[in-house]
Amino acid sequence: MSNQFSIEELLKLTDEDVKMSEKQKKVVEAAIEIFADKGFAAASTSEIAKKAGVAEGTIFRHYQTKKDLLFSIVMPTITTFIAPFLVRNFLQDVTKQNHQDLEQMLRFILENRYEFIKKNHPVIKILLQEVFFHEEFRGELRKVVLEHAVEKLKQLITHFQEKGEMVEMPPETVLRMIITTIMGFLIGRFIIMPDLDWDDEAEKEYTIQFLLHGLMKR
Amino acid sequence: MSNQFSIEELLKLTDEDVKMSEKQKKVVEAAIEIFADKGFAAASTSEIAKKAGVAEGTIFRHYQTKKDLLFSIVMPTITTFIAPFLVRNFLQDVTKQNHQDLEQMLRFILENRYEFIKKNHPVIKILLQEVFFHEEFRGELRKVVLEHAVEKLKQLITHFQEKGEMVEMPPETVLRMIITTIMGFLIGRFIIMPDLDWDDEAEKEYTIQFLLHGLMKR
Amino acid sequence: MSNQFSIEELLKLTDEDVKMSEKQKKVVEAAIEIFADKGFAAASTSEIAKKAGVAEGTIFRHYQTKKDLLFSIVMPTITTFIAPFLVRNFLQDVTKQNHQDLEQMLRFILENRYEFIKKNHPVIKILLQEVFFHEEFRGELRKVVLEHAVEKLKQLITHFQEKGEMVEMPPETVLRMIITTIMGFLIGRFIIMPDLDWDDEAEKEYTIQFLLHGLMKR
Amino acid sequence: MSNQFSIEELLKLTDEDVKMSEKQKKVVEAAIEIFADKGFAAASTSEIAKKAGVAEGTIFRHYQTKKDLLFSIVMPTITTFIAPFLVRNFLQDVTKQNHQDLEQMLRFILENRYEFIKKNHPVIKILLQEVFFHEEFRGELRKVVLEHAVEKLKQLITHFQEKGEMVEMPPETVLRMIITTIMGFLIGRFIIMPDLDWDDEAEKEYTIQFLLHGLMKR
DNA sequence: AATGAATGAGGATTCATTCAT
DNA sequence: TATGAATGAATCCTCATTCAT
Repeated sequence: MSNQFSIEELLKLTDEDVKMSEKQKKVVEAAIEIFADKGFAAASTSEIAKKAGVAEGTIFRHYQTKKDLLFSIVMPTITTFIAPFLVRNFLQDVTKQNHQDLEQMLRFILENRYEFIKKNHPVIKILLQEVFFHEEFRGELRKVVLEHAVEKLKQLITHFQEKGEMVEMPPETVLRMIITTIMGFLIGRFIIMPDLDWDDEAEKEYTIQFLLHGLMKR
Repeated sequence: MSNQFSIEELLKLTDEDVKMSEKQKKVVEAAIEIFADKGFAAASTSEIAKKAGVAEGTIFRHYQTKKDLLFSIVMPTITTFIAPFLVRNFLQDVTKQNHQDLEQMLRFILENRYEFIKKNHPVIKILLQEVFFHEEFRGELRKVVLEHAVEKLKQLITHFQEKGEMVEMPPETVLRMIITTIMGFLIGRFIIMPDLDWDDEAEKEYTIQFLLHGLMKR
Repeated sequence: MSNQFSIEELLKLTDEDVKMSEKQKKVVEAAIEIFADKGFAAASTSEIAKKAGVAEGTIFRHYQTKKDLLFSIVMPTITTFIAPFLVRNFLQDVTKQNHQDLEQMLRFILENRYEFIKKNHPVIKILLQEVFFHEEFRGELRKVVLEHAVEKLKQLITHFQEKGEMVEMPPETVLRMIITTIMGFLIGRFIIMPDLDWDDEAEKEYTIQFLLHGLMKR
Repeated sequence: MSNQFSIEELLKLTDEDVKMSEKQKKVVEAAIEIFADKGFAAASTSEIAKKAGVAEGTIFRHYQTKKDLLFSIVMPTITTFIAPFLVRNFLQDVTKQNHQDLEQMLRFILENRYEFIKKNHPVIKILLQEVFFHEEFRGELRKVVLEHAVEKLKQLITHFQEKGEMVEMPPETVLRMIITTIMGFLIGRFIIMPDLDWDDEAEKEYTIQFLLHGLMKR
């Protein structure tokens, strides 16, 4: 289980950002804004430099290429996005502790990722936009999602199916429904129509209810 | 109801493309392939010309700018994608004729859009990738989706709710679940993981079942 | 005197234009307008074709290159512009017939060239604009102006000086004053400020008076 | 009189060019040479770069467009060319000090502009060639010439007419004669036939004599 | 560490000219 | 004779990246 980390270890990775100089932080902020706005290919380093208030050359002191800058922004977010499912005791937490049933798990995942995207939606937007164009992102996603999170979640689904709480569909299909429904909500909410006047709590509740009834044992 | 067309009228519009010369068709084909592959901004006209087997100038004889080429490819697909919901008698078809219940409607929509995306997934992929970067696409989508399809579908949902077949949620939310679930399936199937070995008929059935149970009156 | 023509012969040259087809005439008209407006280098053959209402290829059926089209327009005008001074009996006309004195000659030249430019100012404008960039124009001008007109006019000036009617300056210098003054008026009048409200008769008279007093024997 | 400057102020503006880097100076020199030689539209930035010994991109680091490069060369020359007439005490200098009569004034203007064009004829050539094609040049000329120089010179002409030294023609017409004659000389001397073997002092003297007699009270 | 001038490869686009119809 | 699709070289300009200061 070498690919599993404690929350503390994961946070440590993120905290390494603290080492960044003031200028470097400005560069990253500007890059996130501009990448999210017009896409990686259409963003120019000179525009980023201008918005960050640094010289053009400064960017390349910290990042060897424009692509490195993109990766340094998106890659950690991929990991962090999947982090809850990588954490060593996620499965036990859900099955043995207080999240004892399906509903608890769905609520936990939705709430948890809702908060995450609320804070990180610009980077998530960049990821969504660029995932098509950079095999590296797909590779990283495959690694963290498919190889670890998926397996763990499929075990969980099987567990619920065995307990008789969940419909008998292939676990992959059930997973697809869950991801599709939750991500559909979050992407709609934060990426596609962030300016709409959402009643978040109500929508979360509807989403959970929809998932529960859609997946419950008949 | 001037914005509603018969299927015949819509098809007529598309058939006007037949006027394209052999070279022009080659250009469009190459452009679709390359735009889908690396995105509009990262695609170069010289690469498109080379793949199409024409001179670079030939592209600009038919399309004033690279952006025009993109639009000429994607815009008609936006319309066609929404077309079934624009057609004059869609609502009657579903409510009064043989599609008398929710299940029939969902099956109809899924099957219908499945076939469409099966044929047009490269262009749909381009649309998904570029919709973030071109206000014109969002504008067109807003026009055809929000102003026409949404209203009609919400009426339909209300209709099913009044008949007691459907859960009492805001029609917008129900619509979100339907779109999210169907599009989630189709995008996963054709855009994100087309190389996976899908059992399409089974997945369609699961998707319908998931939607039905998720949305059925409790 | 092989470079001297009768007025009839010169007009014959111009009449060869009659052979032009309707389309060709349209091309020439459009070309004159556009060359005069934006200059030869910035004018495009496709714009000329559009304005002329012909296909792009049609221009090249009549003129091998864009430059040929320019030359076919400007070259004859160079000749015609100098024509009065090339005509076999111009000198006799002025010195022996009714134009017996300096004033008569200056009036004749001014009036004569005034009418010419009034009719041909678009082509004269093109000539002025392009003479810097095409050695061929300078060559043609040198040929017709320097080799023939200048010699004849210098003889005339010497003639007036010998008669004691004209100041003792080098004939080249006198000629420069005459050309400068007359062309200065005509270019100002028709090329630089054609939209001003000129009192042409008064300005012609002032110009003649200025020349006469400037050049008269002291 | 906010549009009037001391000679010192005007020179200060020009001296700010000193800020140019070595490469930038090379670019400007090469551009002047090539614009003068083949005209703005027919000059290519790659040719300018090659002649300047810099990369093509270097041009665009200093000038956003090729047109900006042209303007940065010609615009200051327009101002400088008119500068003597804008200077605060030009009128007093001519009327009240040592240049008390018409002859002094004409000699002053001719000599002064002769030296100017001697130094700046390539840029003046560019201006003459391009003034037809760029409304901006005409606008700038109108501004500096018409609004300031013309009015002042017309006052001066009226002043001489009132003193009985000058012929009674409309001041605009007198001005036209002066400009036409002086510019005719300078353009002929430096732009059209710079290779001729001119006796400059003699020609200046003839030009002054011609103007004086042409404009003197009868 | 930071700057910003310089680079030069590559981009979209234009255009005179050709040629099959 | 006239057309207009096709060409491809050349154009202006952008941009990621380098490097001397």
